[in-house]
Parts: sequence; structure tokens; C-alpha cells
Amino acid sequence: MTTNEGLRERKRRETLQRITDAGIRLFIEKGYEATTLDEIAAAAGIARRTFFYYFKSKDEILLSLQSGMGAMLVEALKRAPGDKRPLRAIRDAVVAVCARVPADDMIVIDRLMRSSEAVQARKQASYVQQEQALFAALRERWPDPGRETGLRLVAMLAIGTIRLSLDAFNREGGSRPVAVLLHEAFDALEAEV
Amino acid sequence: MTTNEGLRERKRRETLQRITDAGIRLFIEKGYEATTLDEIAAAAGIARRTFFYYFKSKDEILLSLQSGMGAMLVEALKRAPGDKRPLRAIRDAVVAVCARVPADDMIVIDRLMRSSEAVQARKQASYVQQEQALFAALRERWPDPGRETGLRLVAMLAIGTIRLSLDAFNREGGSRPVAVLLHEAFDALEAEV
DNA sequence: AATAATATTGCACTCAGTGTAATGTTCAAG
DNA sequence: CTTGAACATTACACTGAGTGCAATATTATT
Repeated sequence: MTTNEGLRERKRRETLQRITDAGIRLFIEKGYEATTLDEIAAAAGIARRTFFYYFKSKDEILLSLQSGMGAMLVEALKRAPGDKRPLRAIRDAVVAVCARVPADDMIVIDRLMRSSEAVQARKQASYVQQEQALFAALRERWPDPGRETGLRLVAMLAIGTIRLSLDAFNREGGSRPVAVLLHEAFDALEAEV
Repeated sequence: MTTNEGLRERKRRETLQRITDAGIRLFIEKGYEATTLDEIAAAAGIARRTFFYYFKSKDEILLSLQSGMGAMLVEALKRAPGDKRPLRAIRDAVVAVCARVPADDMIVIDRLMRSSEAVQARKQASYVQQEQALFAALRERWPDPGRETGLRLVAMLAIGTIRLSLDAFNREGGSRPVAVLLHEAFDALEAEV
């Protein structure tokens, strides 16, 4: 099925992977800021200039590892039955999605991101982007125009709750599974409002 | 009362103001990215190197205009009566705070921030910082240890709702006052959860 | 007036990121 | 199997943000 992949695509995928691997390895070894693009390029076996053919910036190496989740969430939402309330549908979808993400990687990436203010900032920005994507998906499923504000809030709530759960997960060093923390947070949400 | 301000402090305040003014003027004139620190320094009548004595980076010029609100919110919360539910107390506090911020400035700053991805990202990060400050304030006022998760959520909800309201305000070009949008959003919040 | 503390500056440097243009590689069509 | 188009890789030169350091100037203190 995925075998009809040309030489070009394969090489591209491999190079992308080599850059990412080299980057993360170096970031862990000597810190994010202290690692230069020259070093990453050298370790990945490409020219410095080529790096920018694959990534827009240094922080994209880390960001690219995070951006997948939003898309998965939107996908899971589309397949959910339409009779649930939005927040319930999201809750179920996100628990399902998080089950398929390796926990150890999450912790490493999170620690790396915390080491640079600029990266940390872009991470928060990417949450906002995910929020907007989620809002767009919600609007398609519950297209009542008078509910726009409400759906924006739901998207904000959902992404915010996810963010807090992942933060708690990392704060605890991964001692409790993400799914548990998610349920805890979503339950607390209904109690607080 | 504020007259016992030495020469040093006065000069510092004035220089800070000159840098901010020069920066914003130039950003509006020729765009954020296209404005160099050399130009800002020249316009503010200081050396390039001195700029970094006042600001850690170029984007701090814009960020510094935003960071005041979180502190004001925390202050207002401290003076609020303790018998309200947290979310209600915050709602009242933020409406009071926003009344004292000039609307035109908000719109200009917002447009400037949108013109640079890095600034936009740092803006979102500053919301998260405000969220954490708010959480700390809430925990002092409602120090029940079993409610940590709940208070984190309240802080997230509150800052998120504020953010969405300000976004809506800017999206509408300032046609409706912020207070109205805030009340609308907080009302919708209770309806959606 | 002397001294300490803080501000201002110049200089040289590192590094991220961009524009451009040249060269190499893969692909598709004949 | 060749040829041309599309894509990939690279070198080179450049801009601009941000830092370290050390010298000088200004303000505060006693």
C-alpha cells in the first residue's frame, strides 16, 4: 500500500529523519541553545543551507514532534457519533489519541522545550493553532451560527484542559498515565464552572 | 508623593519611554521585521548596545505593553470579597481592569503583534505566565490543597476567556466594548460546560 | 572631594536566517 | 535511452539579533 514511494520521497523522508535524530541527540547532549545549525547539519550529513530546505527554523525540529496531535484529534472527532455534547466528544477523542503516543518521548521533548524561552513560546502558540483547528472542526459538526462563541470556548477549554493534563504529566515525571490525568481534569472542569 | 524620584530614576524612565515610543512609531511606519535595532536606537538617541540594557530583546518592546494586565488582575483579585466563587471574582475583577485600558492602543498593538510569528508566540507564552500568576493568587485565597487541579483549571478558563474576548474585540475592530464581550463570553462559558 | 554604584558606549564576535545562483539528482515522456 | 522539466543540494555572501568584555561617563553616598 505505501510501497509506491519514489526514490525522491524515500530520500526526503530519510533526510528529514536524520536531521531530527541528529538535532535531538545534540540537544540532549549539549543543550538546545548551545547546539548550532552547523553541528546539526554536519551530524545529519547535509549542508547548512540544506537544513532550511527541510525546516523553517531551528525550533521547528522540536515543534514538528508536537504538531501531529492536533490533526489526530480533529480526525478522531470526525469519526465520533454526533449525538454527544461537544466537550464529551472531545474528551473521548483525546483520550483515544493520547493512548497512541509514547510517554517517554513526551517527557524528553518537554524537557528540551523548557530549556529555551523561544521554543517554549512557540509551543504555546502551537496550542493556540490547535485550538483554532479544533474550533473549525467543531463548527462543521455543530453548524449553528448562534453558537460560534460557545464553540470557541469549548475549543479553548478542551485544548487548555489537555495542556494542563500534559503539564501535570510532565511535572509528575510520568508517574501516572496521561489518560488518568485527562479524566481527572475534565471531571474537575465540570465541578468548577 | 512620587516626587522623591532621583535623577537616575527619572532618566531611566524617560529613556525607557523614548525607546518604546521610537520602537512603536517605527514598527507602524515600516513594519516590525523591517525595523532594525540600529534604527530604534538611533531614533531613541542611544547606542545600540544600550538598548539591551533596557530590553532583553526586540520583541520585549511590544510585550512590555501587555504584561501589565496580569498584575492588575491579581491586584484586583486580592481586594475582592472572599465569599464569591473564584470564577465570579475573576470575572468582576477583569471587567474592572479592562475599563482602564485605552481601546485604540490595544488594537494597534494587536495588529503589530500579528505581523511577526515570534512576537505572536511570545504573546501566547505571556498569557500562560499570567495564568500561572493567577493560579498562585487563587491558591492563596482558596488554600484548600485538594482543589489545586480545580484552581489551575479556573485560572486557565479565566485567562482563556479573556484571551478569546480580546481576540473578538480585535476581530471586530473595536466596535463593541471589551466589557460587553467579556460578559458575553463568561455567560457562554457556563452554558457550554 | 573621594569613592562606590550604576549607566552608557564601542568593538569584536557568534549564530540564525535569507537571497541568489549554480550544480546535481530524480522523474516522466517521447 | 535521451532530453527536458521539476526538485534537491550546495556554496557564497550578506543582514541583523544578541552577547561578552572592558573602558568611560554619570549619579549617588559619605
